[in-house]
Order: sequence, then structure tokens, then C-alpha cells
Amino acid sequence: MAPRRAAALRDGDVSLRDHLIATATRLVAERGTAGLTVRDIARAADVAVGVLYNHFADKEELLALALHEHVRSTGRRLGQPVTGGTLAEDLRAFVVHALEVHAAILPAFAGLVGQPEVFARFDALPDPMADGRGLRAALADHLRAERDRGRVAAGADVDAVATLVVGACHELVLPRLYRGPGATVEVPPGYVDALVSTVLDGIAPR
Amino acid sequence: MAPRRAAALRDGDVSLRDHLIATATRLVAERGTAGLTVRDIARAADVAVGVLYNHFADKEELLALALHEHVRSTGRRLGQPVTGGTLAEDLRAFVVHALEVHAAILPAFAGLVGQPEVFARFDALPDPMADGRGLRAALADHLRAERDRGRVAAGADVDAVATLVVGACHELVLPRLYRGPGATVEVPPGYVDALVSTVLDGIAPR
DNA sequence: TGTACATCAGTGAACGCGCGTTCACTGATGTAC
DNA sequence: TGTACATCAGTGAACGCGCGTTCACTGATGTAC
Repeated sequence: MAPRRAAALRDGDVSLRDHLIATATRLVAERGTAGLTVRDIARAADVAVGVLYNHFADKEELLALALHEHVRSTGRRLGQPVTGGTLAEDLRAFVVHALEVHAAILPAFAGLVGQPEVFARFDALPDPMADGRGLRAALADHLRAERDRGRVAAGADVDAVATLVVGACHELVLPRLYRGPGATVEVPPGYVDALVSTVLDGIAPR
Repeated sequence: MAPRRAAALRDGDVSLRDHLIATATRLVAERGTAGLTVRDIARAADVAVGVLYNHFADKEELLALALHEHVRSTGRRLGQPVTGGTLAEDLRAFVVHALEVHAAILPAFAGLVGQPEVFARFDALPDPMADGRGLRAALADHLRAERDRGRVAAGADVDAVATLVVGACHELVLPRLYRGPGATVEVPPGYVDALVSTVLDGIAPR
């Protein structure tokens, strides 16, 4: 009753479905989603093209799963920003963390602009824990707690702060997308401190 | 010595080259660059496909010119943020302006991710006056002047502020790209004020 | 003024290519005897 | 234990489609006489 196994699995023990998702995830992480074809994935997985359609309805389903897994594994790899220090230290940690997350995830998302179907499937999957909106919400929650403890001004709008901080991280990573995967994100040393100081102290003269 | 003219120009007086750029620009403005084909442009311009290649080296050259013109016309349409009020008013005006600019321009840029050649050609054209980096630089310059006048704290890092503010505008517009051109940007009333207050006053308790 | 001709931008069917997807076939494995 | 057969996931050539691009042809206009 058991037909032949894919040559790619001769030595491994994972299911072919998992092997395909893992391979697609690796490609998404390495090259982003722009220009990624089913042939690319099949070749990288050492498998015939047709086999993809034995395990997934279409390319979009596999892409959504790979995107999901990429986000999950990025979250696993980068963990959570280390908080528990001063407010400034916590914010610095968050900015550094958000920069790393965006640098890892943005190329995967950007290649899918104009393909809302993939996002619809992605949204249907369980929360991968740390997507773009998740970061903003996490920071807002953290700041809300700090505000309750009195370490953040009572009148502060935590959602606005989160938008400013996460937005700035986005802003620093975005240029990479347009010029291709050339250089790494160049965030000048001291820039993180400048962002945090600005958010903490504001710019109105005292 | 004068061969026949394109049917599309029977009534007009512009050159066919300008007509093609104008048509491509309109399509870029209406639908963004994602999924835009040379046949789409030719049909909208009421012209045969082949004629594009009499006036432009390839699709990428026409796209770069259309992108450039779209940015220029957006700048012309939206003008400059009205400054000259209080610092808070000026910042509010800038945020509203940046939101409008991003909403108009981002779909055009986003569809070109993974096609660095178009950006290379775009960069070779004269400065269209108000692209993403231009906005950030403009705000930084404005804040620098305000700092010299004493309306911004002497120690403020104007580049960091500009990154925060322009980044927040990016952040508010980005979600549109992923879900398709569905809804307009939903910026809750009072959100602009919250962003500006945060930047002005900071969040550290006093 | 009228006619034959030359010019060349505009035309659009056709080309080559790469994509996502299909499906007749292969062959390793389990089952029957 | 050995042999013939049935199963069905894996295979990859082939399909259909849409894309960017090409090029033999068309025909409106200027020129020559």
C-alpha cells in the first residue's frame, strides 16, 4: 500500500510536506518572495514540480505557509526584546529588536504586494507571534504597563508612541527593498539613542 | 516626409511620446505599478503596442518616466505643507501632508520591489522634488531652522525626529498595500494630534 | 492643379520565454497466495 | 520463502496563458515633375 518515496527523503525522516514547507521557508528567508517560482522551490527541495500539487492546493497556499513559518522562526530566533531595565534601556532594546525583525521579514512581505490572496491565507493561520502589527501592539502594551507604574507620563498616548517607534524602524529598513538586497541596514551608531531620547524628552524647549 | 500619425492624436496636439508618458502616469496613479503591462498602457493610450518601442528603449524606461512624472504631479497637486504657525501647527501640517504624499506615491513604488533597474533609471532623472527621502530631509531642514530660532530644544536631534515622523506616516499607509486598494487610509481623528504631542513633549514623566 | 512616387511612424499578428498547473506514466512498497 | 499483482505518491514533459518584444506591412503625408 505504500508507494515510492521522494528521492529527497531517502535519508531524512520528516514528511515530504514538511520538507517542502521548510525548503520554501528557507528560500523566502534568503531571497524574499519577489520572483520566487514553484520550480525554484522544487529544485531546492530536490523534488519534481508536480509533487507540490499533491500537498498544497496551489502556489499561494505554500507561500502563505512559508511566510508564516518564516515569521515564526524569525520570532524564535530573535526572541523578545530584553526589558526590565530603565525605560530608556527598554526602548533601546525594543528599537534594536524591531530593526532586526523588520530587516528579516520585510523582504518576504514586500514581494507579495499586489497578491492579496496570499495575505488572506496568511491571516487565516494562527498568529505567528511577531508580525509588524504585533510589534506595534507589543510596544503599546509594554508602554501602557509602564504608564500604570508611573514611569511614563500619565498623558502619553501609547499607541502614538508605538506608531512613531515602529514606523521609524520601518523607515530605516525600507530603502533596502528598492535597491535590491545590496547592503545591510546601515543604522549609524548613536541613531538608536537619538530616537529613544527624542521619544523620551520630546523636542519642545524647556 | 511626414508619415501617418497615431489615431489617438487626431484631435490632440501633444507629441505621441508625451501622450504615452501621460497615459502611463495616469495608470500608475490609478492602479499603482503592480501588474501593469505594456498592453494596458497601449490600450489606455489608444495606440498599438509596438509604438511604445519607437519612443522608449523598453518598458522599464517608460515606467521610470511615468513614476517620475507621477511624483512630480503629486508634488504639484499637494504643494508644500503650510508652515509659519506654531511649532505644533507646523508639525501637524507636515504630518497631514506626508500622509497624503505617501498614500499617493507608495502604491507606485511598492509594485516595483524586485526591479531595481527601474529605480536606477528613476534616480538618473532630475529630482522630482518630493519623494520619500525628500520629505524626511525637508522636515529635518525645517526643524533645524526652528532649532536655530529657539523654538526647538537645543539638544534635539532633528534627523531622528524626521525619521520618527515620516516613519509613522509610512506606518499608517503601509497596510493598504497588502490588502489591496480596498479602503482609504483610516487615520483616526485626533491621531495626528497625538503624534505631534508625543514628539513635542516626549513620554518621560515630568 | 494633377499624378506618381518615396518616406517612415504607426500597426498588430507573431515570436520566444517563463510562469503556474496538469496528468499519463513510473516504480518502490505492501499484499495475496 | 518466493512470485505475481495492486497501489498510489512521485515524476517531469507538456499544456495554456500572459508577458515583453519584434518586424513585415500599411497608409497618410511631403516631394518631384
